[in-house]
Amino acid sequence: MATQNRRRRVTIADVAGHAQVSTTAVSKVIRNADGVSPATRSRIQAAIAELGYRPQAAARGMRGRTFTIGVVLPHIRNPFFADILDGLHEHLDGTGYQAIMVQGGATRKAEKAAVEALLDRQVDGIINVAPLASKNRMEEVAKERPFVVLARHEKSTAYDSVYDDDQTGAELVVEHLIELGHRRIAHITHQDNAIARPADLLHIIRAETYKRVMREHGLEDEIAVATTFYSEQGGYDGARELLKRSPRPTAIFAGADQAAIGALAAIHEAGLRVPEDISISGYDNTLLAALPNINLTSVDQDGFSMGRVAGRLLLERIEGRTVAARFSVAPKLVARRSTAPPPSAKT
Amino acid sequence: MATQNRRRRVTIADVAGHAQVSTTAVSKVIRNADGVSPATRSRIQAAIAELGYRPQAAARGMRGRTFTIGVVLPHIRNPFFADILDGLHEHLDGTGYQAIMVQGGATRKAEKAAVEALLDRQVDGIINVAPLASKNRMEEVAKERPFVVLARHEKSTAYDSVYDDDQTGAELVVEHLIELGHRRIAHITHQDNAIARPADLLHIIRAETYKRVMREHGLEDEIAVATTFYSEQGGYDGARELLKRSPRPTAIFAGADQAAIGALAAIHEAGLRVPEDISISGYDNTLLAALPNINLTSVDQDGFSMGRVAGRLLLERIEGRTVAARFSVAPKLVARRSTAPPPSAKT
DNA sequence: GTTCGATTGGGTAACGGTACCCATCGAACA
DNA sequence: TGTTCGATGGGTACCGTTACCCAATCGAAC
Repeated sequence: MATQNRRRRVTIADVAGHAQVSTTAVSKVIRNADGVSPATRSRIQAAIAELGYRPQAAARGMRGRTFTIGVVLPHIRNPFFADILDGLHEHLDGTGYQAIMVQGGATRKAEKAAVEALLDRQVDGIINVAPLASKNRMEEVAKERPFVVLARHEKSTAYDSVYDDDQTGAELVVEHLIELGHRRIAHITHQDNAIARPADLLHIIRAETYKRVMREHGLEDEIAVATTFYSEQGGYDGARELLKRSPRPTAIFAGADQAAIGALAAIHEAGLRVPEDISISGYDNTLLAALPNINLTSVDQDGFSMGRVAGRLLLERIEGRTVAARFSVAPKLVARRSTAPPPSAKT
Repeated sequence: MATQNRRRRVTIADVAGHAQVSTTAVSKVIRNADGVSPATRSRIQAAIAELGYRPQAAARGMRGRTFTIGVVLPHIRNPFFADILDGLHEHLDGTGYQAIMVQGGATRKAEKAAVEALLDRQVDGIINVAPLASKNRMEEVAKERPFVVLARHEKSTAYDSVYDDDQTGAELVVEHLIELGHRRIAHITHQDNAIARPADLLHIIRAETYKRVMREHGLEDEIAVATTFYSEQGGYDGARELLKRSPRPTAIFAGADQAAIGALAAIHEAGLRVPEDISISGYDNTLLAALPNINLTSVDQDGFSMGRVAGRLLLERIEGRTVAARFSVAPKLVARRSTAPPPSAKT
């Protein structure tokens, strides 16, 4: 009912007729398979160009590949994901593969539905960015389709992993603050709704590392964590909560730049100055962090490379690699003006 | 070669066998078509649940629908797009349709490839957000598949449009600044690379309206436009360019919040205060604008509604509507502390 | 008791590609 | 000269689902 008189698409048979060859020959040409002479090949290519033929992915998918790779993102609000996608697109460019994205949402259930939507659409492989799913679940998916996981730390033989070394990153931040002389360092972390949370979710690693480094420096009594969200609003709420403490922290390590931005707003609203009254650090080194009026100390984790590598690993798996690969990028502390020594000996 | 021993998917035939019916009957159930008794229907549904059957979109696409709608976004860096997607997802939820997104990029060529990628993947319809394509081109696409365009103003009988009334929005900003007493009001606009730029691109409308309102108030001599990009970097560069002028503007209207954020950075770097020395306004009313330390006057354009309506219009078209629909949301000025009267009588 | 229409269910040919296998042919080799 | 072999090209059976049409059944109406 939907289709009125939309004109019929050009098919492989039309091309074959036009070039006076079989559909098999045309198929070989578009797949870049061999078994066609250069002369025939170029005749077919001419016909393809002339008729404006483009293969239909759905039909290809029923026997072979769709040349489509699926990307699951929790949402698109985090600019860090944009870096990842840019890297991915760079790698895919010229390979004939097309990336399609779906929103995974904030719950495991929604994420599962998103992954299934991709499986049902016959993608050749899936890249899952910062998934909430359990390792078991991911291994199930990996059994069905090549699978690459970003920003999770588990070791699995079933899928590939690309991640930032969040332990090192969090260490860098906390040690930076300690070196500056801070003792009352607080942390803003992310709340996920998973019942049995995999310990390898990045926000958990950042939070645990924060606690560990505090303990290692004899600061276990100063540990203070606000559990909100990695978002502007979450950072705002988290910082307000932390600022109510007495004595209040002299530094806040927000687990993500977006939360740090929100924290800056709360601090500003409270009439405090950054960094004179309180230091603040983010994580991700997004574009915003570098702006002179924000000037946020952060951790750079090269999302571009992560996206590029994820693309490479996935294509390798699609081509047949079965042994698991892992790739981690080294985080770098980018100290800016939002962190400084604490106000000298005050409450 | 790619597929090792991935286990075979459950197909409609498996379900039919398990429920002792024909594949036709199963097909009817999953399509919610009639021609099956309630008893048979529930027996089939039980079999589907037991076997964990999910229809394969590729196969469905060869005869009927894929229950997939494609969304083309220029990129995912603009948080305003996230609002649109949230609205879209809200409308799609429970309809059985799945949205997939592809990146349209910054050039017409890339955007065309993205749209074709969706057509080749047999989506049931396409939503194109802020396209660069010509009206002609879009009408071609609309001939092939239901098509809804966001954030473009042309009237077409071939596709539906959902847009913010950018004329009104830009008027609101410029008149707000004029009422405050500003005369030297500058504008930061977006550079696209199109040769023959459709006049209905939103950034062109905002820029043209700015000029018109300036003229209407006898301020044609004060018109000053920096053509960079709707991005943090673009706003930064644009503001630096504008600040070099002598006398410098007392207000800057950035065509998008992201650019306004960058402009704030440049102003801060120049040692100027907002709004005492210079007023600044954005457009889009993103989350950042509302943060107390940014506090940016902006224009709210309800992306959530736009996404919701776009989804509704597209599904209506898929269901068979052929007469074009248009929907515009009314922008609202949100005055915050980044705009104030100009510094009194100075150079 | 026959006819009729509505309801339920199934058979089957597509849809547009690809995988697999076979036929042909000329050249190289024994 | 006959055989083998690689290169080229084609025939055809699928892949999983739906559209279309037909068959069987059954109750109601005549």
